[in-house]
Formats: sequence, structure tokens, C-alpha cells
Amino acid sequence: MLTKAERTKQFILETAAPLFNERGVAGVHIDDVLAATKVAKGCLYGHFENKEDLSVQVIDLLLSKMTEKILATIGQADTAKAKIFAFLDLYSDPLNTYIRGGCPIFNMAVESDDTHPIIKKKVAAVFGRGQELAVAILRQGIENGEFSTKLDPVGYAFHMVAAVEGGVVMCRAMNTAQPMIGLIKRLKAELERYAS
Amino acid sequence: MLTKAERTKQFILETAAPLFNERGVAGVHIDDVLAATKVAKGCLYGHFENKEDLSVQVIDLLLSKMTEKILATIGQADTAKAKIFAFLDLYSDPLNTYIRGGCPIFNMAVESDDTHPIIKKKVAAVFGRGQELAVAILRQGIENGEFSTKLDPVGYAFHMVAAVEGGVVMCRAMNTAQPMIGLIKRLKAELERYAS
DNA sequence: GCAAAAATAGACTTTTTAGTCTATTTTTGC
DNA sequence: GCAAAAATAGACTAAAAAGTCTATTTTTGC
Repeated sequence: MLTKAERTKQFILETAAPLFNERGVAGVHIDDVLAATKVAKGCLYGHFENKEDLSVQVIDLLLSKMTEKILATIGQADTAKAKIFAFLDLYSDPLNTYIRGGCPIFNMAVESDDTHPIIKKKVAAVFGRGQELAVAILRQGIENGEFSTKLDPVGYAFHMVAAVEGGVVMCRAMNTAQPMIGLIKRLKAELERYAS
Repeated sequence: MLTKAERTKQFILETAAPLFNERGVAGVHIDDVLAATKVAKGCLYGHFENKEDLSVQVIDLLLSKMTEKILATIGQADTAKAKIFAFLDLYSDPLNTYIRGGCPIFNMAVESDDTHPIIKKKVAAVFGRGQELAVAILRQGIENGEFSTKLDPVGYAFHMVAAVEGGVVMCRAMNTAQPMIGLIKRLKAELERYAS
């Protein structure tokens, strides 16, 4: 079992995570975190060196939570097509995301782009691994005859992720989930075209 | 001709614009703007009430510059297909964008999402008008026989914008423009399928 | 060339946010 | 039940950022 201190630290991270996802690193203040956690200042600074330290750990948590969610979702499905479809379905409700505030990977990508090289590196790694995984699944699907050899795994993988991530942001901006439904249908149909 | 004061104000806005696009509203400090413009503090505060005022005007400039760029690009082309292709080509170099730091519409969409309702509204309006325009172009293309009636203008328009915007962010995060080339090819090919 | 307008330098105040510290209370886990 | 660990309240300092002000210089446009 975790010690009380470990549990408190975890609680702070978990509570701060959606704040960071919604407002970004530059938009969250220590007082916001204190208000959200209702923890005393001394307590917070007992667990984290400073805001930078807290931010990095929160972002690690956000990225790993989202990654795990994706892996778990894909893991449930057994065919290549089902895995891809399950991934797409994860994005079907952009106004009510797994972690409040949209996709943390993408949000961090935008914010860190020209400001925070450490975070940018982490985000790039997550995207990289995600791409590799998607490509591997599609290749597997080709190998086992689910998909035609005409399918371009690298092209489709990037296209699919770019589209859903972009779609989430646009839907959130326009405050409607509707276009996302159509988008996911289109991406599925595109893949179906290569189904044997 | 613009008065000196008007020119100075414009100069401040133009110089601050890429800063805001790269770092976001919360990430830009007045001192950054002073450093970039080499203008005195009193001068800046002579032209803008406060940071909020400056931010809003900078964002208006960013949004309108990008919008105008898109309209001008589309305006050059004469067929529906050429217009869509020209739009897509605008995004072909994500590491070196028209305004430094990626697409301002999209960047502002992400940052303003849960923080700045005024900006969010402006961004939503830009997306809305953009969608309408794209749909109108595609419908026109169907009407004049360029595209089959099987083309879904609303579906394609959203799909296309979401994909290129998402693609830009991913490419910037991973520091490579290459996937974007493939993505644009795919989006063009998708449209070609409906060309008569 | 001149008066009005604009911009400067930079010291100063204010506000906000980050971070420290201490004495006290609460909780934990044996 | 008790000693150690953890958390509290909140006053305090430090630092960063925003914003004000003034006396002076520069520029503009007639």
C-alpha cells in the first residue's frame, strides 16, 4: 500500500491534471492548485520543489494516462480493424473528453511548441510511439489478410490521428460534437475500402 | 496616409503578433513586447489600455491576417478543385508557417478553449465562416459538374480542415514536414475520386 | 521653422504570483 | 497509546509582472 505521503502527492497530481489540460502550464497558478486540492501550501511544497517540478510531473501523468487509455482501448479489440475503430471511437465525444479539456497530448503539443522544449520532446515521443503502434497494427492487418496490400499504413495512420485531433479542437471551439461523428464515419469508411 | 501614431500602433501589433502566436496570450509578457518592438513603455501604454486590450487586438490581427491569406489564395484559383487544392497547399510547410508559430486560428482555439470566452467566440466564428466558404466552393463544384453529386461537401470540408490543422501541430511537435506532404496528397486524392 | 504630437528613459508604485517558514494540529501505523 | 510523519493555517519574504508618471527629446506635418 502507498504511504499517506505518496497518496497525497498522487492526489495533488490527479487533481491538478485537468487544470493543466484546460488552461495550459502558463495558465495555471499555484493558488489554483491549492484551491482545487484544498491542500495547504506547505504540504504542496513538501511534495514538489517548485512549480516547474509540479508541471513536469503533471504533464507526465497526463501523457501517460492518455497513452494508457488508448492502449487499453486497443487492447480490448482483437482484429486490426477493430483496434483502429476502437481508437477512433475514443474521440467521438470531444466536448466530454476522457480528461477534461480535450486531448492532453495535443494540447501540450500546441502549448509546448515554441516555449517548453522538455515537454515538446516528451510529446514528440508520444506521437512517435503512437504512429509506430498504429502502423504496426495496420501492417499486421495487411499480413493477416484483413486489409489489401494497397493500404498505405504510414499514410493512413498519420491522416487518421491528425484528423481526429484536429476535429476535437474544432468541435470544442464551435461547441458541437456533431461534425466529429461524421468525421469518424469517414475515417472508418476510408479504411473499409481496403478491407478484404 | 496613416499618422505616425497609427503607424506605431500598427507596428506594435504586427511585431507582437508572432510572439502571441508562438507563446500564447498567457505566455507573452509586456516586457517581451517591449523588447521585441524596442518601444518605450509609455509609448505602448499610450496606444493600448492594458495587456488585455493589446491581446485582443493582436488576436484580431492574427485571425484576420490568416483569414485574408486564405481568401487571397483561394481567390487566385478559378475552379472549385483548384481553390481547394490551393487551400491545402497553404499548409504544406508546417515548420515555416505564414505567421511564425503555426496556424493562429488553431493555436488560439486550443488556448482559448477553457480560458478566454471572448477569444473562443472569435475563433468559433472564423471556423464557422471557413466551413461555410469551403462548403460553398464544393457545392459550386458539384453544380458546375466538376464534382459528382456523391461528394459530401459538409463532410469533406470538415475532414479536410481538421486533418491539415491536426497535421500541422503533429509535424511541428515531431519537427518534420514530411508527413504533411503525404497528408495533402491523400486529401487531394480523396477529392479527385469525386471529380468527373 | 515651429508648435503640437509622439516617443523616450527609467524610476516608481501596485499587483500578482511564487516560495519560505513556524508553531500547531492531525493522522498514521506499529 | 504513542512517537514519527504528515498536514494545516497563515504570516511572511521574494520575485516577477503590470501599470503609472514625469521630465526630456525627437519627430511630424503644416
